[in-house]
Amino acid sequence: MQIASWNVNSIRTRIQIVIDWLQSHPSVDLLCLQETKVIDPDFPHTPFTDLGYHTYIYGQKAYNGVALISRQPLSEVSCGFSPLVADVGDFDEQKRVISGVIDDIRIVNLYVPNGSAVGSDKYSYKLGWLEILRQYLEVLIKAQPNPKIVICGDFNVAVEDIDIHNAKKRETQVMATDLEREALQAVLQLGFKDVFRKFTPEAGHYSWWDYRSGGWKRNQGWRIDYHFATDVLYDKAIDCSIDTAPRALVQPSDHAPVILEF
Amino acid sequence: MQIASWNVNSIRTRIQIVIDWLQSHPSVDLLCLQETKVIDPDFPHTPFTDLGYHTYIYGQKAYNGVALISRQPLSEVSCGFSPLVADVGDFDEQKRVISGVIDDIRIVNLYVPNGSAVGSDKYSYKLGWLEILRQYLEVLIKAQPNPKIVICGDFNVAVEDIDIHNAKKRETQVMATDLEREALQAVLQLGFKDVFRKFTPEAGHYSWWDYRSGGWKRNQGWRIDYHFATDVLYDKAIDCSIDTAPRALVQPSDHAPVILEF
DNA sequence: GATTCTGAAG
DNA sequence: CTTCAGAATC
Repeated sequence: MQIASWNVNSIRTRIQIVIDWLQSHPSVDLLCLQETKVIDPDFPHTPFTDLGYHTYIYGQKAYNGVALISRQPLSEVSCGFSPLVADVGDFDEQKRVISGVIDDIRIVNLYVPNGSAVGSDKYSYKLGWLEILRQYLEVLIKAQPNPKIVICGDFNVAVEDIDIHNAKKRETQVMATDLEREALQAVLQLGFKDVFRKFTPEAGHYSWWDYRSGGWKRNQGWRIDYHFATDVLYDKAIDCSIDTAPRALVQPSDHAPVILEF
Repeated sequence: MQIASWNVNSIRTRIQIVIDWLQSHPSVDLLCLQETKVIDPDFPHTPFTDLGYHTYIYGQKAYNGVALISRQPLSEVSCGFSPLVADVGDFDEQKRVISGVIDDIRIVNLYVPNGSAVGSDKYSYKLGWLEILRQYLEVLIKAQPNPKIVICGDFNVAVEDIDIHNAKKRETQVMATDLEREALQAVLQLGFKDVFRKFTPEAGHYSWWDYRSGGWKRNQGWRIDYHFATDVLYDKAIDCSIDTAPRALVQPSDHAPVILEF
C-alpha cells in the first residue's frame, strides 16, 4: 500500500499536474492533498472519479483546504478536530484536518498553519493549533492498543536542522524555531515516528522550495512534509521517499509529493 | 505592402497568438497593435525582434497602449498628440496614439476611447478626444499636397448601421450614437475614406465580438476597427479584409485583425 | 467574459 | 514567485 501526501497550492490550478502524476503512479492507493484552496461545491471531482478514485474533501474559499483521494472507499471519514476535541475554540474555522480509515489504518491528513512570522498573531495561532492537534491525536491513539495511525501532510515545521538547507539563524525563521519544534514534538511523543528517517538519515532531502529567490534552482529547500506513523506501521514501512520531479514542471506547486509504502 | 491592425487586449497575454499569426502571415509588413496594456520596460520585444521585426511602443500600466511592429525600420515615429496639437489638455495622459512613416506613407495607429456609457464622463472624454484627433490629423494632412496617410486602429465607433449586428436602439448604445459618429465624421471629412468599404459594401462583417453573451458564437459583432486612407492611397488599395480566424482560438482577443493591402 | 490592478498570504 | 479575492474596465 502506498500513501502519498502533496501540498498542491490550489487544486484547480494544479489539476492537470496532479492527474498526470496519479496516472504515472498507479500504485498510489491514497493521495492526501493540502492547500486545495477551493470551496466544496467547486472541487474538481470528475478528473479523479474518471480515474476510479473516491474523493473526500474539506475546503474553504481561497485558503487552506484538504482532501483525500482514494482508490478504495474510505470509512469513518471525519473533518476538523470537533467533536473529538471538546473545546476547539476557533481552530476548526480554517479547514486543515481530514481523516479516514483504509485497511484498518487511520490516516490523518493535515495542513498545519504556516505561522507567518515569529511573534505574530499567526505564529501564536500555529502553536495553539498544534496543541489542539495533540489533544485530537491523544484521543485517537488511546482509543486502542497498538494503534495503526499515520499522520501526514504539510507540517510547516522542519523537525531537525538537517531538514533545512541552511540552519543558520534558524531561531529567527518561522518553521524552524524551538517553540514550533517543541509543540510538534509534544504531538509526536504520543507515539509517532518520522518514517522518512527510517530510510534516509542524511541531510539534504527537501519537500518544499520557496517560489521566491530561486529556491528550487539552487536546491535551497526545507523538509516540512511528513508521514509520521505509530510503531506497528513504522516497522512495516518498506519505503518513504520524496518525488522531486513535479517540482521541476512548469507552474509547479512549491511542494513535492512524498510517498510512504508498506 | 500589407498593413494590419489588431486590438490584442494585452500583448503579454496574447503574445503567442500574435507571434503565430505573424509567422503565418509573412506578407504583413506593418502590424499596428492596440491595448497592449503594458508599461514600456515590460513590453515583450524579443518575440518580434527574433522574427526580424522592429518594434515601436507607447504604453502605460494596465490600460490602453499602442505599438507598431514593422519589417522595415520606420522613420519619424511620434507618440501622442503633442506637439502637433498645441493645447492637448490631458488627452496625452492615456497612451492611445503612435505614428510612423514607411515608404513615404504616414501610418497613424489609434486606440480611440471606449466611452463606457452614453452620458458618462468617459463618453464626454471620447468626444473631446476625437476633436483633438481631428486637430492632430488636420496638421498632418495639410502639411503636403496629395498626402499619403493611413489612420487605423480600434475606433470604438460603428460608422454605419450595417457595421452593427443589430442596429435597433443604437442611439442608447455607446459606439453607435449620433454624437460619436459625428465626431468621427468630422475627422474623416479631412479627407479619409473607409478602405474596407471599397471592397465590401454589404452588411454583416465585424471586427469585434463582445466576450459577454456569446457574441462570437452567434456572430453578434461590430465593425469598429478600420483603415481610413487619403485619396491617393484609397485608390491604390487592392484589398482590405478582416481575418476572423484568431477570434476562434482559445483565449482570444475580442478583436480580429484587419489587413489593408496596396 | 476576459483582463488588469491591488493587497494579503505563503 | 505564485495564488486568490475584489474592483475596475471594456
